[in-house]
Amino acid sequence: MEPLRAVKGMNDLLPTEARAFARIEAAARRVFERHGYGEVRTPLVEEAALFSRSIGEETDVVGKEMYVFPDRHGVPLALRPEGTAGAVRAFIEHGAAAAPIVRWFYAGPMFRHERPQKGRYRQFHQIGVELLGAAAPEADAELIGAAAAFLAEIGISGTRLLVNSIGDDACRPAYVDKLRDFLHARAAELCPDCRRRAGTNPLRALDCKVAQDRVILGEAPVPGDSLCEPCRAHFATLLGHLRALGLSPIHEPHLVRGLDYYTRTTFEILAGGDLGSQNTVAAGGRYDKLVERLGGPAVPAVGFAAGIERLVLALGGAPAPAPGPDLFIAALGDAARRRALVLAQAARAASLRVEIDPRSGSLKSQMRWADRTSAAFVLVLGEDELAAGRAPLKQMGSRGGGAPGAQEDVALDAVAGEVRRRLAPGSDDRGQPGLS
RNA sequence: GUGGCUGUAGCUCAAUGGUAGAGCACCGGACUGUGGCUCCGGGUGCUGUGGGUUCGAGUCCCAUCAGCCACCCCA
Repeated sequence: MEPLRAVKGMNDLLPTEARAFARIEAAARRVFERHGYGEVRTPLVEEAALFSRSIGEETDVVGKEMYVFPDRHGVPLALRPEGTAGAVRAFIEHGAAAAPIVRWFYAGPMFRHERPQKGRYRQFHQIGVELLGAAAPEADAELIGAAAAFLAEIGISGTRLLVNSIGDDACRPAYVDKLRDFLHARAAELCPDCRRRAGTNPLRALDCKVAQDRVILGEAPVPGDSLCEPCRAHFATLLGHLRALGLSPIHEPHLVRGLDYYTRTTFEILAGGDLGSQNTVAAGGRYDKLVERLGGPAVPAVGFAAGIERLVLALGGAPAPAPGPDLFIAALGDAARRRALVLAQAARAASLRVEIDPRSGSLKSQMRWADRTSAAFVLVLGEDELAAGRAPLKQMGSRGGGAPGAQEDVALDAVAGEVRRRLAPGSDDRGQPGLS
């Protein structure tokens, strides 16, 4: 019979990789809580209408990538393709919109039915941050600063911050008309994708990757030239704030967003290295009309999301596995094996990481396993040791005070203390920052 | 959705159309109860699947599935 396989584009995270994810999420908690953001956990499943109303019916995310299925009453439900829509729904539903300012972050799986490729899967994981209730550029600056601090915290350096403004309801429609006219006028010279975009999503044409198109689009009108005065002032102030924060913003006039709900500020943070087209590690922008659009009050907001898979890629190299046990108990004979269980339980109660080999193997095979797991110390327990109440404690590697291979008899009822004492001064390698 | 590449042991990969192999890993022994280093022994396989060509297919052809990479889109 064919063995069952994971669904295409949905991956298992085995312990080492899961640990890398967990450390990134832990860093996110530290940094965002430091900025005053609280974690929210919203459902993975929402009514499909939530996403078509917020992200936009015509976007690829809603139009062809969303997992949609009817529930038992025929109501179309969807696996969430991104986090902002659900967060805003929760914000409205729980009356949080009554508070002047709400700072939320979230981390979890998102789903898009796309063709998988490097760093991009059908179930992927995002960390997102939303600051609701503030229209001023200080909010944009704080949020972008939080994003930069988060990337620095997990060890991604050499990033570039690209920012742009795509205007608001007052100035963007007229700009989009101008751009569409330009694209139609030059349609014959553009790639098929851009000819299509002229009708569906003109802004997306601006960051087309085809070389010839880039030349032509260099002559296209950019949003920055058509901003109304309030948008222009907002953007100018934001640039000043970002410079004051030392974030070296690069104004990228062609930077746009694919989702309909963005207004004014858009930004991306790019990682260095050769991640190719996957080098955007965080991206976001302002969405002043979304809350209203979803039935809430007129609350301006700004947010961003980062893809954890891409962060792991950007960090490069193999993630560090978990550290080995502090103590490994090798036991020979039934009585010793039972005593090993009891000793292990006691040592764990004293907060040590303790393992035994639950197979009944030779001492050699148990020692080999202890070595494999990178145990710091091994206690060798046999009939004689049980009788004497003392057993040899052997140091395996460099963790611990003595030389590798050194061993010394210790009292069985003092094992945990002996191990702890030897590991105590600065030799504990757990909790190191960094991932690789 | 479009295009390209690749499918052989747990992993990385060999094998001119002629008996499926190596390294690593794993298990055992040398060393009755002490890991790593060394040596000796052990192959753990529906060659992705289904057809076809052939005396004979891992190898050639077709189809299919899967994985990877890129495009579209996006974090």
